[in-house]
Amino acid sequence: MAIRLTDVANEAGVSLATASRVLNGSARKPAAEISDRVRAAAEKLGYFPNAQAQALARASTKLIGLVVRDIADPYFSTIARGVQRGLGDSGTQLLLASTDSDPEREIEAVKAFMSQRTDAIILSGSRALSEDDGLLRLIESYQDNGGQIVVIGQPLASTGGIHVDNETTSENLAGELIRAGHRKFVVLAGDENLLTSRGRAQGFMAKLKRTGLVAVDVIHGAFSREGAYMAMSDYLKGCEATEPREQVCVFCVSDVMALGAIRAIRESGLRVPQDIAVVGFDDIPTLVDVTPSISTARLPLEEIGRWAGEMVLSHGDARKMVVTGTPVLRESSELRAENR
Amino acid sequence: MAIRLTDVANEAGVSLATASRVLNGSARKPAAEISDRVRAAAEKLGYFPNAQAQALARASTKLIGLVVRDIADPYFSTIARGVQRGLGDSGTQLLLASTDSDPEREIEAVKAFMSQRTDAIILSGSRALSEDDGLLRLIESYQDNGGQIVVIGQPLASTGGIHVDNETTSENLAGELIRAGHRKFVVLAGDENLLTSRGRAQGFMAKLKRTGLVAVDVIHGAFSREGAYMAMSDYLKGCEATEPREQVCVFCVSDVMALGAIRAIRESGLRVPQDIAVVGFDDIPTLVDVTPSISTARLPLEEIGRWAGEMVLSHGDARKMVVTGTPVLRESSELRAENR
DNA sequence: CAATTTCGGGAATGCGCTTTCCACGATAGT
DNA sequence: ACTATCGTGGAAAGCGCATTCCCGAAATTG
Repeated sequence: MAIRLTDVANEAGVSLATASRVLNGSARKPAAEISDRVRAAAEKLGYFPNAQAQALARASTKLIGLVVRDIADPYFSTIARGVQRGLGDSGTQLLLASTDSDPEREIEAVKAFMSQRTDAIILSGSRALSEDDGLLRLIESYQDNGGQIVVIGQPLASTGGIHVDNETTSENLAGELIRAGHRKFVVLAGDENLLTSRGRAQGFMAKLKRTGLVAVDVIHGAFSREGAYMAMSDYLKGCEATEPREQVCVFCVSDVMALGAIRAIRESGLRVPQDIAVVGFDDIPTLVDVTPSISTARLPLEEIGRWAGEMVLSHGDARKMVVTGTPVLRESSELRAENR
Repeated sequence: MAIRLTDVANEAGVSLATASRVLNGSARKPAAEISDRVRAAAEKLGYFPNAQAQALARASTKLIGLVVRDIADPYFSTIARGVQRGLGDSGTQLLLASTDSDPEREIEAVKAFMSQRTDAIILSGSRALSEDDGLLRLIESYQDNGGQIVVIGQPLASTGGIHVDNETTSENLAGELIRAGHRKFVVLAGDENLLTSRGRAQGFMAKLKRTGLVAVDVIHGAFSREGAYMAMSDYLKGCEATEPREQVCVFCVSDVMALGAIRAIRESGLRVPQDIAVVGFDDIPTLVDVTPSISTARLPLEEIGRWAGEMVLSHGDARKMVVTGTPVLRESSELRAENR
């Protein structure tokens, strides 16, 4: 069907080997006159190397896999963009899989990538506390076969990657909020079985504790906008009795959750931050268009993706790096006037 | 390195052919006893079929390519999610490419996908008016080799896909705005060389004209948040002289642009919608968290992606479908009280 | 019960390409 | 001048798998 290298070789009147040598970066460079002829033939015929055949012969696909929980979530799409940028024009292709937060699908994705013999797999998306044993074994066997695993977020077994220090970041964020004058905190802690949300909530509370404070409430739920919306709604309903209310600061373990929480707060007729201050985590790009501007802990998401991409390219040294976020206080956590 | 089918066959004490037949959906089903033995061996050894080898032998990769301009843009990431969902658990893998709006990179992406022998390529991201001849030829030769092209947005040559009727949608949107009482319009028309932005601007203005109105200003610029921000800033600067001002309605040819415009408006100390009403296009998910809520023309982005994915699966009937958006008026286009 | 068909497993071929390994003519070394 | 070396292109052997053919044995039929 498609033009094969053989066709090009025939057209140019050279052998298959020679054609291969001139068209694909081989160590041996055929004579200029011959090279030109081959290139001309390839051009004329519209030749495209069959990547599958090349992969088979070379034992290296130039493929990497990226697994995210939801590509439409700004957190992941920003990372994905970073990965693309990190890959640059290396010729490496990106295979994408969305898991919809389903561990089963995550395993399926890794299996599929293993079948594709991707040179590396980037695992973003928070992993569960009780690590799925199947995933672990898969990853191990992948590495044994020379595959590279880069984990974004929490370190996993013997894999390299980019470790986000959620605990420290949360502690610093809590510190800033306390310094700003906040004393009464509620934590929307997300899913307690996910390493990421857990670490963020714990870091935050650890700092409170060390300062002699304690969260007035810690609410678990889904690590998503909806989860936060529901958790916040419930909380507000439970509060209606205890009026009048003093300003409380709600720490959400992700920006996306903060958005859901704000939605719930608004629907109940309260204002942010006058009635309830809200703080997020991540600093997703979406925030620039939200009013009031949302306080958060800034993570260089795109950079993180880029680093992951670059890590993949520099195959071999499966380095690890640690990223700590920076607290950024904006309008959504401004202290109510009377409390100043 | 990795376990091969041969290894499994040996382990199970059967031939390569038999192992292949039991592990991959072949027409011939070996005896139950043998099948079990083979499956057990595969399981024990941790066998993963080599997708490249399979592709080579079968002459069909189960790969499709998706090219977008920027995966971090909610418009594209929502479509991408839809595509993923549309692919479902068909076992088809998704190859992603971001072009950063660079036609050159778009061509590179298509070439790469052709090399990967993807079964189909989904082209989202608006194409230029003066269609790049190189791209056209590439696509043609891809189709000649049995590749399927699905274009999202504007139809391209003889390809199937999902055609968004920007003109009609814009006309309807303009109609709604006029019905709501708006009379003075400014159009942030984006890039006049992109089919999408051009169609949206033209549809809008056509409707104005037919109603006996005319846009007080039509400003071109980049089809992006930044482009709109700059265009709006410039416009506002030019207006400062002509106070006092009556309420004007700014139509931006995309939601992302509307966000940029709103930013510019706010920075100049004006309010949306009291001083300037703003209207977007697309209804990206991001909008739910923006205040004031933004009027727009709703496009079922995720569905569009899903349809594209399903189209790819039902290989063969390269159907076309047309989607028209629905005007949704929200707070950002509310008429100033005195004008009611 | 012999003749014929069906069935199921194995050997071998080919998918398109890379990469040794070879053969051969040109160049250099003594 | 004759051999040792190098540089170049071609032939051929895989890479891992699907699949066509083939062949022996079991099942069917009259």
